[in-house]
Amino acid sequence: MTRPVRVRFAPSPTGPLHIGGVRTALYNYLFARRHGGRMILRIEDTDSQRFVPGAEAYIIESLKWCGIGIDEGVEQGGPHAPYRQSERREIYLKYALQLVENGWAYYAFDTADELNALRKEYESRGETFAYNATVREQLATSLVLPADEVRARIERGDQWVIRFKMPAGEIVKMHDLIRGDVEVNTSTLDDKVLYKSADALPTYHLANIVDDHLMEISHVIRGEEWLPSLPLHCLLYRAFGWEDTQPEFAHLPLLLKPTGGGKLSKRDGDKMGFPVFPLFWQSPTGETAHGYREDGYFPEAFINMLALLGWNPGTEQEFFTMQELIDSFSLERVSKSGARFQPDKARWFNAQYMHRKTDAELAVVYQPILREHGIEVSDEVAGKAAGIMKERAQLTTDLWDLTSYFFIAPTEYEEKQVRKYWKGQNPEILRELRGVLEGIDDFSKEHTEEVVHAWIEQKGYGMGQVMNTLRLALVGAGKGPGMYDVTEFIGKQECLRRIDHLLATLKPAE
RNA sequence: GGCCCAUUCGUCUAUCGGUUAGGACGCAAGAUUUUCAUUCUUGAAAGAGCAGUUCGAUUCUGCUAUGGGCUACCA
Repeated sequence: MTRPVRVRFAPSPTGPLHIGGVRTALYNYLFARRHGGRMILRIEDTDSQRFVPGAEAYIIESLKWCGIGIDEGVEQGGPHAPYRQSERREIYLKYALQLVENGWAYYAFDTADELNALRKEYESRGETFAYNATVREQLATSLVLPADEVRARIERGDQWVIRFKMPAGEIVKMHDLIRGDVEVNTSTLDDKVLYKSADALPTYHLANIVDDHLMEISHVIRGEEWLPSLPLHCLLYRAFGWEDTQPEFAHLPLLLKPTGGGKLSKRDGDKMGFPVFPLFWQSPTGETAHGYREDGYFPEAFINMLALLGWNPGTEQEFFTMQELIDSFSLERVSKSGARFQPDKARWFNAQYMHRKTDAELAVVYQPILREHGIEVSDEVAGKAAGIMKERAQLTTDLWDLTSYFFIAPTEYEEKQVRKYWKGQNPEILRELRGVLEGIDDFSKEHTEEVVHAWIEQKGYGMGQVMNTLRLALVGAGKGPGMYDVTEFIGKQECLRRIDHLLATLKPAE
């Protein structure tokens, strides 16, 4: 019996989504599309303490920028709405209670202070406290307290939690689509809290299982950090009697820091000089973090790079459109071991996408940057400037440094170039060249090149000397594209003006 | 500490018992060049260790080592 594929991306709005989360969302999306299934976005905001305003909107905008489409979720609704767990709160208690009734869970009345004290006590003895079968009957729980006292405590308003009654000494056999069979002895597990009266909310474990069941999720594709709680989750499906519709699991390898030593975390970005977030982020407290979008990356390049971090198509293809990713994605080809994030490769991918952009496409991303610098030009002009220099750019944010002289005449001249070329007979040659240029009517780069080269040859001047002196006048530095790209772009009048400016303002060396 | 997962060039990875262990990033050299790039060519660079299974192990098994994750009334 094959069920319709339904997957979910279920982030917690405790801050901006980082690229590991984006990759998890991406793989879910690719899997859904590959199998004609549905992609669900569920917001897991069951931790009222760590909730961060704006994080949910950030997540949604990030997925949009990446082109990861959502079929059902907080924005688009769907048959299982609401998709925000805080809005489903009344659902969960019923299920927690059902578990208590069936003997799979129990009330516990320990306070946080009592538990902390216990942990300290165990620690001082060199042991680790675990809330499990060996201690649960010595604590204040509905397992040992008389029924009427349990009722009295609850009615009195004492705080309580419902804990899962983890069986002891049982081997749980699980299957993971990426890792194969995994077995765990339940004696190593503890009695996880499923529901807390303090905020009348479930914890992740309960909410997750209940919602996955209710939302008819067929495959759970999530990060490897969840693998240790898989036995609990499997046991919960069993406790609810939902084993026949239990989803299949796939635990993705982690994204590691570029330097190794741990999974990529939200702090690493600014520390190591690359973004860990898809978009720029500003927290309610004013902290900011870089994002790929604002740092000048194309979403297609970002996604292409991310898709290949932990998955490969088994061929040597390295450039993929989203559709191509969908067509070739499979969980079988997801690797098992963590992948270090490579900022260099991200830049390289972006450069490759940059080189393939048309002038019109470049104009779209470049116009806002030009406007920021006070340059108002047509899309055609913006696209042409970017197009001439795109091979030298990796990020769209590189474009301004690369093309500013197209729009702004140099007023200062790079010292190194001045020393090298603004000497000897070069100023005189430049004056001559000015005359040659002035006489050209067709200022297209091909024609200008023909005329100027013929003149250089006829005069027997050094090509490098002439061109670089001209470059000094037009660009002001030893950079830029071929000179005729510049002359054509800025036009005759501007060329002459810039040459005149150099001649008039800078004294030659010697 | 306990439990779980992993282990091929510096990095991302291919290989589903028999290969000169392939590709990509990065790096180096050369070519191109009008500056800066791009591009092209070439090169250096890997099976963690030890046992076992087998005619034959990178590939299968075990142990060791190393890396990582989890171990909250966080997800």
